Amino acid sequence: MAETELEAFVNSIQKLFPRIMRYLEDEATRELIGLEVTPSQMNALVVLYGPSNLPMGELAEQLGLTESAATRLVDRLLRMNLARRERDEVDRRVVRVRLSSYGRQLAELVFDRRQEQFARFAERMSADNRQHLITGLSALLAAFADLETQSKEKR
Amino acid sequence: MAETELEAFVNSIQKLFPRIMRYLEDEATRELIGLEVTPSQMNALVVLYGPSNLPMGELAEQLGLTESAATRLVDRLLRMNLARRERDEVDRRVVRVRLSSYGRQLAELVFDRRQEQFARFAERMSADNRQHLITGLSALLAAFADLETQSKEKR
DNA sequence: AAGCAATATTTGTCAATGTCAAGTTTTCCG
DNA sequence: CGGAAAACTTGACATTGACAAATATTGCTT
Repeated sequence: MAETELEAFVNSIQKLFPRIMRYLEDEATRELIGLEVTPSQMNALVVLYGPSNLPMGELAEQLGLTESAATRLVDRLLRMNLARRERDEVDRRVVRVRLSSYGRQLAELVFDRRQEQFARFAERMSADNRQHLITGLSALLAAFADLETQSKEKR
Repeated sequence: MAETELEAFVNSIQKLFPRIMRYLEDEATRELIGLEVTPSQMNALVVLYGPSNLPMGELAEQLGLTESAATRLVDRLLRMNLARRERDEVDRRVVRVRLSSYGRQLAELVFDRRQEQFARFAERMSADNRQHLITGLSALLAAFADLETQSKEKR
């Protein structure tokens, strides 16, 4: 039975992705060495970095957590002086979270490490392959987006 | 300040990967819907699927866990009838883990779901882009391998 | 062959992560 | 005004994982 191009693709991708994800996850752990922060905590810092402050609900949403989990996470960020809670003055039900300057510094440090790490393997690829990778990943992301809009339409 | 091709690549890749990882992780959770298994438990099933049985040490190694964490994980697999422990008769210090037939079935079910899922987005990409993706990811993996051997040489 | 270091695994203890259900406070609508 | 809805927090609980100490076997050395 001859393997179609599409089947071959699915097989290759199924071998490649787990290894790449594994490497990147290990790298994400490594980039936190020496900082007293767990990966989830760093995820939160990264989400909080851009906006000046964020309601709990949005934070949970962006982290893919329940609001309850987000609450405990922020509890710890607070205890570690990485963030502050603020009561929204307009709608007093909502609690907004803002990075402390220390939290901001930590996030920036990790951004720098990440940049270096990405540059390190980028240098080891040919310019052609870099272009292939960007093109392929963009197309993949587009396929994901396509799938998501389609599954939303069904509702 | 003009951006070099390499800098542009690093920037793009830093935007693309988090989104793709996020999607794939969500998908990995989704593929377990209805099965009473957590992601880590499924990881263990997948590792145990190939070999007939595996010493605890190797299992821990392949999962990237401490042996102690592996022990508790296997405890739960046992309780759920997904695997069995066997004492190695040659070296009686080592404990080997083997999938139960139920565990094997579960793993196969997830393999099928994964295959379908990968096929679903593969269909939404052009053949050209599929080829770019494979080429790019392979080169990326080679760069990772290159980095790893180099850091080992330093020791 | 006895003794002791090394190996493989388990157990104890602890913190973080996350879920669901129930409770609190504030807002909004009829 | 009164009650449903919204935004969070809290309580109770299971899983995950780490590190250090304990246990059981093996294998080397004298």
